[in-house]
Amino acid sequence: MAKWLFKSEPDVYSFEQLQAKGKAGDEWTGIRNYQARNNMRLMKLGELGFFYYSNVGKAVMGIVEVCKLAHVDSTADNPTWQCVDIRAVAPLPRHVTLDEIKLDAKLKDMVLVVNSRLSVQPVTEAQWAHICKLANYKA
DNA sequence: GCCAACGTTGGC
DNA sequence: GCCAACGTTGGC
Repeated sequence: MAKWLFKSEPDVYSFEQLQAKGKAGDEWTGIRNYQARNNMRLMKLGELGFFYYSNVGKAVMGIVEVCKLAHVDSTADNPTWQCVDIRAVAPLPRHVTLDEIKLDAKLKDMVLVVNSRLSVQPVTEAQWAHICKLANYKA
């Protein structure tokens, strides 16, 4: 199963907001970038992702799970834009900051570092495991 | 608040 | 189909 990373600015959509949606989760709307959309189309039910705060915070905050496959984004005026639904799984016991990620040799190839503008991106198993470890997170 | 990097648009 | 101009994102 693939791993992912979803970016959000905390004042636009916070991890707490997603947690408040409970098991039903919420539509990850507003993505207007083909690469990001294509990544969401590849997602399967039950796949996990990190929830990352961009701009303000700049840290991996929690774990999320895909709970609905890609479908037309209800906020889009054009059906080319699609999104998945995700739900919060758990907050990370310790947040992993962008600074840490950039300094860590095992994480310096993350898309987050290499292509910081991509808002929905893949994470490798090795990167996933390493960040979970840094975050003191046990699945 | 600035600006670099990237993506998109539109004229040719 | 190229590329200049423009808009947006996100780190600093």
